[in-house]
Amino acid sequence: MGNQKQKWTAEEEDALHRGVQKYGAGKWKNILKDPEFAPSLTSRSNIDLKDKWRNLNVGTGQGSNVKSRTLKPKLPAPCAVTTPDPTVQDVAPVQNATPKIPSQNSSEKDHDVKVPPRYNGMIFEALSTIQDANGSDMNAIC
Amino acid sequence: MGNQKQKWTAEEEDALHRGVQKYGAGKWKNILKDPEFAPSLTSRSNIDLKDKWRNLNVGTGQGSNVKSRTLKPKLPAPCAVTTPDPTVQDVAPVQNATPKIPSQNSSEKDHDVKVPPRYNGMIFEALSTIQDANGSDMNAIC
DNA sequence: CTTTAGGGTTAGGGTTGA
DNA sequence: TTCAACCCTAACCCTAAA
Repeated sequence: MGNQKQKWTAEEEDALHRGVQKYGAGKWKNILKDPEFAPSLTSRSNIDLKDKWRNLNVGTGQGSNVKSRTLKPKLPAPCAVTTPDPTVQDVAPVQNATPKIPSQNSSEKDHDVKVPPRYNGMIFEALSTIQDANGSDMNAIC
Repeated sequence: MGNQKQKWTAEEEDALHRGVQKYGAGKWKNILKDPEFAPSLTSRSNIDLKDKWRNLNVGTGQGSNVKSRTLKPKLPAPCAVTTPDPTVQDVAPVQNATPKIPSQNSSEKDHDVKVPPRYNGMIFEALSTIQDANGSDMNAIC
């Protein structure tokens, strides 16, 4: 056994991100063949790149994914516990959880990336490179 | 809150064991879909099978098993210096029982050796009680 | 035929209940 | 606290379309 699940490292992620920015999303093979990112993705395939990108793109729309613990949807209940308490008026909509974007001014460009905490700005990059008219993330962005 | 955990019964365990022996570990869906074990695991999901098997396999590690508990490395150590490791030592020629039915074109093509890079080397665990004397886990991501 | 896009499944981690 | 079961996410494999 050697590698069952090779987790993506920051280096690989960065290479992928840069490749998408440069070549555009949808040109995995091109990125992989580039001598600039080739050494960084020596163990990755075009499919892997696409998969990673796809996985990274989840939640770019409106999916507010807050780590809300203490929630158990309990499913099939072979042993109906019989809950004679239909008073279910809990649900406190307090989780607005609006993804606050940290100062994303267009004129704010003093420096380049500084340890990106989250890949939230990925959409922006994809939009910039969407000029390829390849119909990639148009659906996700709009 | 009324969350009953359905414990695994001998029937289910036996079915799982047999399925692993027959199909091999990693084909949970296949086992679950088999008419032989399907009725036994009608209330189990592939994920459940995997989880059960994993939980059952604990203890084979023996010794060096430092499980850092109470520690949550939110961000993986960014190993900037990812030395390219072109160690191509995988290749596990294992017969795959995949019903690869050539949709159309039944022409005998010789270059059909296409052996899926599926590493399967965990079927012996069901036969031997004390197997795997090392259990070297190269979990080192960096 | 090569590559991309998508679907489905597996593997690992983390959390909760007993 | 530990063990077993369960849920979630990331990564991987397979298939279809362009």
